[in-house]
Amino acid sequence: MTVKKLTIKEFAALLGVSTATVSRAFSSKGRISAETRRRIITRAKESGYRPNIHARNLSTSASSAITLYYPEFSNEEPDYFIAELMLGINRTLAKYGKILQISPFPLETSEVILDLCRDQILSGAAAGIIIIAGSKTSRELYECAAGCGMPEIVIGHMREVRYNNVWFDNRRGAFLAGRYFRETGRRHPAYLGGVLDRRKQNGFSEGFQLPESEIIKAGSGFGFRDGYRILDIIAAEHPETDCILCANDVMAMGFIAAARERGIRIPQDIAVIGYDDIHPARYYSPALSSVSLQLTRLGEAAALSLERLIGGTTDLPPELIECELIIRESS
Amino acid sequence: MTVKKLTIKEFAALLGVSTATVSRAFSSKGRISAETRRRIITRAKESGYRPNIHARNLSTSASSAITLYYPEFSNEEPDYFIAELMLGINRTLAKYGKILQISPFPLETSEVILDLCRDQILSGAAAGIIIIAGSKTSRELYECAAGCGMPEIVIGHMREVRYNNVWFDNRRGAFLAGRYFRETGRRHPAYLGGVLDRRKQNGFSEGFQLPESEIIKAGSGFGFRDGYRILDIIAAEHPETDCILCANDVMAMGFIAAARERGIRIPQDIAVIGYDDIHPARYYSPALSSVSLQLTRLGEAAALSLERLIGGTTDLPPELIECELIIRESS
DNA sequence: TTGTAAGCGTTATCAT
DNA sequence: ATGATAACGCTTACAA
Repeated sequence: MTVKKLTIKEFAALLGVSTATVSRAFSSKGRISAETRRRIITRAKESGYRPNIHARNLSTSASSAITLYYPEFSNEEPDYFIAELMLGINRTLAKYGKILQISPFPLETSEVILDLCRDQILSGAAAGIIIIAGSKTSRELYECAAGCGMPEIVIGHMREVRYNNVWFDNRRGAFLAGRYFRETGRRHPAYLGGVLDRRKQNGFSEGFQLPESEIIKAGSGFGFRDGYRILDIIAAEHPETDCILCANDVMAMGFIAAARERGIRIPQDIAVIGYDDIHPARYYSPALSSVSLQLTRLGEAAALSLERLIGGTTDLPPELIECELIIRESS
Repeated sequence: MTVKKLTIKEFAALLGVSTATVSRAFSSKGRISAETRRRIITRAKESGYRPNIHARNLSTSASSAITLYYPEFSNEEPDYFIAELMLGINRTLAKYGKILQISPFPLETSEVILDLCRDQILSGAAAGIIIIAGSKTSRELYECAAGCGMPEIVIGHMREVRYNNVWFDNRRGAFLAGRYFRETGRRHPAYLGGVLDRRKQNGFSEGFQLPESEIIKAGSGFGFRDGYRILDIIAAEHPETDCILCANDVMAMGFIAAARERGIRIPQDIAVIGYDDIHPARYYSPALSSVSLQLTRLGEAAALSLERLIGGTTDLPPELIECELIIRESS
């Protein structure tokens, strides 16, 4: 029972005005009398007329959508990092009447999927895009968008990206954690993360004042389960470990859950610090110490910058959102 | 440095073919020789030509976007219920080459915002929409979409919606929790939730075999903090309480965190059961018992049904995703 | 199998 | 302030 929708032509005829006038009533820029506009808007509500957005987009070659591209570390668990970010992005976009599209891509992106993403970008569906840095695909998408002049903001650190970048300093964050462990008397550090993040490891080792080679590394993913599983490895191969920095909070929670089952006390036996400081961290038991990235603020900053770019600003200087070590009970 | 993009006309001229042929090469339905298609696609990649999606949408009056409308219970914390759902929706939409748009609306929706959502729907930006039931606005959006023939799927229970509905039985879920509490010797139940959900309360009371009036109700939100705060009220006004069903897992976690600080033992002093069974539940400490709604499966089912609707099917019978009580350590 | 040309529903330019 | 009309870039009969 699809209802035939009114076109601007039909609607204009109905009111006895021209299509141009109707268009002006909706576009809020053209010169039109307040009286006429009011009348048109009122009648539009009654008759259910709304400008067709595709026609408008085509005509103005604009769009009211923003696309967020992010690597999907797991297709079983939601990504809480992204969830916090989206909160900030959405909050900001709403102010500009924009809508958020989300486009996760698998970590191991096939050429086919990459092409699909490129198609999306090149087809001009979005007014701008936000890309989460940290995978090869991110970089490819960045270049695709750059190549066709699509406004884009990168969140996180991407090599050679000098502008339009909102970032956090992982080196610094991990440094803070390392220094804290050292200062609180820990001696046998480990780093848990699915992928080697040189900046985190580098900062961690520097904060701990220990060569990188002496810091245990383990892990093969970024989810709860990955953190949970790692305990076995640590217990078997590095039983002396007394403090652990995790690549994210979720892994830390998984790790702690496993430790609890084994009777390993947190923080007495092993001190744990997570990363990102997602909301559940403070309500965890023990309340999770974490490096706060202020993700929601980060999302807001990214959306705001993108909006500027779309508005015509060019080459926004990179914006650093300071990270902060939040000590709770787990360390 | 916006790069001038090729139009189909220019591109066709470049190859010495007609625009129709180019169009057919991309649309994968029209009659065209495999050879020609291959050539066109290859050259398109090289020259960076991609069909303009707005023009295509206008011409076919289709769209490759799906919009998810959901009430935003908090603008400070991410909504984990939605996050799990989105995982399933996205996973399914990806198979159909569709992209997900998200459009949260405030719980207390102003007429202005409601109109904005209606505009979105009426403008035909999306090929279909998914609406999370449970607020007045959900209902209004449902009616708006129904009125203009926009394919839509409702997730959850909405009065008088007989078709195109994917739902879970809150009455049953709460019943299971109530019965479990009763059977495990609890005698003083409470229900924690920001809004009175009659079905949950009803089921809970029935499962517990106690009149609704004798079940304590408390709460004023759905976030961690709300759960956290409620402990004070329970402790002060209903100290005899020995078991609690929470409206969602996040509240349960907040509540447990507060209990821990007070030295109240979970589950010995108070048994707690959450609702939704989001991923963190099993890694919480104590591992959280919860009513599983199988949210990711629910999301998949919704997206799949919507895809059918868009394909032309009408009046899909409602689909019930069974809920299940998962007992872990907190009860 | 391929080409021609008429839409698709707006907005924007130019008149009036 | 309003009207007529040419884009906007694609798809799809219809012709060849």
